[in-house]
Order: sequence, then C-alpha cells, then structure tokens
Amino acid sequence: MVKTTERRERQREALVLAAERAIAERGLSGLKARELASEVGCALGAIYNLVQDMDELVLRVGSRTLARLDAALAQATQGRRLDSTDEASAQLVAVAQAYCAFARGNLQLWRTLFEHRMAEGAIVPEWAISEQMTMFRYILAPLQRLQPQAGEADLVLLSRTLFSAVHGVVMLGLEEKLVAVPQRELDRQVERLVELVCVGLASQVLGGDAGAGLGL
Amino acid sequence: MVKTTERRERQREALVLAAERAIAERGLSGLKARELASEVGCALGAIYNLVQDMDELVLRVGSRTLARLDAALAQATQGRRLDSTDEASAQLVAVAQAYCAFARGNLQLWRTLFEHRMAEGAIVPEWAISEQMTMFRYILAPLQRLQPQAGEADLVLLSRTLFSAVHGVVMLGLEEKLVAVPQRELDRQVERLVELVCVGLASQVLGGDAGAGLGL
DNA sequence: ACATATTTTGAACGTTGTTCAAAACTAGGA
DNA sequence: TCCTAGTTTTGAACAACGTTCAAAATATGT
Repeated sequence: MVKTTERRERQREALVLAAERAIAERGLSGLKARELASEVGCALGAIYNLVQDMDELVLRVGSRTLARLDAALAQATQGRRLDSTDEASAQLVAVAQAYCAFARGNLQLWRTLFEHRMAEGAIVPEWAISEQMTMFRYILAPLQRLQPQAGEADLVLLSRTLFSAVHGVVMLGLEEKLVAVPQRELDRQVERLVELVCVGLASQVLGGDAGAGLGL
Repeated sequence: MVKTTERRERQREALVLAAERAIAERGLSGLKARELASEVGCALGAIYNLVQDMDELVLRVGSRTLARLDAALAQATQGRRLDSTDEASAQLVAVAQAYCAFARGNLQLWRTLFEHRMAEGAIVPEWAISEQMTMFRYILAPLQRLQPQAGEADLVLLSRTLFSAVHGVVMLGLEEKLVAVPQRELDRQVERLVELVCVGLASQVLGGDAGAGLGL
C-alpha cells in the first residue's frame, strides 16, 4: 500500500528530528530508543520499522549536520575572489573560523560526527562515507591559488591535512575536559595556525629560502 | 589491617592491567566489568572495592598510556640540540612523528584518551587533568628557539595550537571510518604540516614580508 | 573458643537496544 | 455486511550492561 510507505516516510522524518533534538540537548549518550518512541508517538518496536537500528538513526542525523555545516562553509566562501594570494589566505582563514563557529554553535551534533562508532561488525554505508569528503572542497580552490604548481593529488592531500589540523585545534579547544579555552582565544588560535601555514606555503612558492635546510 | 590494603593494591594493579589489555584488544567499548572480574579472579562486586567505578578504571589506564606516551616523546627529543632554528624545526618534526607512531602503535589505548567521557554529572579528578598538560612541554623549548621574542604565555598557547593541529591530522588519519591513510602518507602529512608552521614562524621572526597583508 | 568487626560475594536492580509472537488493522470477495 | 488473508503495529520479553547491598565468609581481639 502506497499510503503506508508515505506515512512511514513522514514518521521517519519525525524520528530523525526527535533524535537530532535529543543529541543536541543531551549529547549522543542522551539518545534513548524509548524516549524517541514516546516523543514520536509510536511503540518502542515501531522504531525498527522506520530504521534498521540506532546506528542508522545517528548516521541520518549526521547527514543533516553535515548538510548544515556545508551550508555554513559555503556562506563563508560566498562572493569571495581569489585574485591574490592574500585573498586566498583570507578565505582559508574564513573557512576555518566558520568551521570553528559551527562547531561551537552545534557542539553536540558536531561532536557526534566524530564520536559515533558503528556497532561491532557493522560497516559504515557508502553514502555516509562520501558525504564526509565534501568539506575538503571549500579549501581546495584557495590552496590551489597558493600552490599553483602543485598537482591535483598533492592539493587534495594538503587540503585534508589543513582541514585535519584546524579540526584538531577546534576539537581540543572545545573539549571541556581540559580547561575551557575562551572563544576569542580559540578563534585566534585557528587564525594563527592557518596564517602560519599560508605563510609557509607562500614562502615555498616564492622560492624563498626560509625553508632551506628543512628538506622541503 | 595493613595486609588487606596491600593485597588490594596488588589486585587493583592487576585490574588496571586487565582493563588495559581489554581496551588494547577490543577498544573502550570492549571493556566489561564481568570479564574483568573473571580475569582478575574476583567477584563482580569486588571490582567496586578496588575502584570507585568504571570511569576511574579508564582514567587509571589512561594515566599509564600517558606515561608511555611521555616516555616516547622524551626519547624523540633525547640528546637533541637546539642551536639552530633548523634543529628546532627538526625536533618539532621528530616529536610530531613520535606522537604519530605512538598513536598508531597504541591505537585503541590512545583513542581512549580522547574518546572517554565521564558519566553524567561526574567530574574529572584533578590528577587526571594535570597529566594531560605534560605533553606540551616537549614542543615548548624548540618553539621558544623559533620565536625567541615571544612571551611565555604566547608560547604556551602556540604549543597547544601546534600540538592540537598535529593531533587532528593523526586522529583523522587513523580513523578507519574514512578511507585509511597509508602509514607513509600520514607521516608525510604530519611532517609537512609541522614544517610549514616552522617556515611560517621563521619568516615571521626574520622580519620577512612573506606574511605582509595578512595582518600578522 | 567466642563475639565482633571487616571483607567478599553474587543474586538482584535499573537501564540499555533489539526481537518477535500476538494483537490490531486493512483490503477484497461473497 | 461479514468473513478471510495478508500487513502492520505493538509492547512484553530478552540479553547485556554497570552498579548495589544484604548476607555469607573471613579475620580480629579478648
């Protein structure tokens, strides 16, 4: 019956939204099947008619989070020019700070992207893997402007490195396990890291010998 | 009775070792109270005579992991000179790669350091917090050589930034959720990141204008 | 040896995610 | 309209988890 699948589709959407809210408010460990069931207004077991298991639910929430993150990064690069290396550097800084701001403003959902691990033996579905790669593309273009002589593969690798580095600074900076880093300070840390890397890249391409002896 | 506390001390040690082995072999989620009890040879409830709860056990394992990590980083800096900026840069690369190697060789235990979260409402004890800071000290000295004019506070911040950046690259690089990064490639990523930052720092202190227009 | 304090024990408890036989519901034909 | 056959939903039951605590076992002091 077509009516059934339609209603299920809508219920599934409601379920994902409820899960998203639960994670945002109480973290990944605050996501409980029974609570979701009562929230959505269905039986406990009905969840497994809408979704294979809790892992799939978390992945669907993650998909939404990634989409919003993608939009935030798109906005940070929107309307920017890359005519000079300075503009390229500035765009990299802007993307990094947008990432930082998103992580801070969506702390629990953002953390869930990296905290979550599939149940023993389960494998991450293909669509969830491919989604993760989209973030690199916002830094690929400015990096290419900074390293015009570099090959595509090299740039992809470099973009992954830079993204990971910024991610690390944001991740540990927002960890309240350690002493919490104030917002301004974290922003500055991120800015400084990206700028240092940009200067490093610029000095390489300019043929400057500031990197001499480092085997670059 | 003194005999009791002595025996408990030894049992606690055995418990921590068993927990360490379990985490190393099956990850943090593979740590089960019942399994530990049978391994150590005591009743299930006896665990709570040796340790307040599972969180404390994980923290104790983490303490051991940090000690071994500290030793690994110490070895990477042992006998090194910091007479030139090149030597300082080389030491930073060496520390970063030692960190990378340790993470790879102690994957599950290393991950546990960052994955683990205390139970709802519980607070991380003081001794566990202070232990985390020790890692920064291996990069403080070489950074100071690269930025002799920087103040102490600035250097501490910078060391935290650099550590976090390297951590991020290693963390995402070892995440098998994404496509696994080959060992050589990850080593190169880490090396490149650190060298880029070093070049950036060097060009700043030399008064080079490679960073002009970036507001440095 | 007995009484008392201490220590260990493991069955029981409260929460999890997940399953599945049964109940409720739906659709189509007599 | 009523009956039957197929679907869909249900929630009690299950297994696994960390944690507790009355009772059993052991140790201590006189």
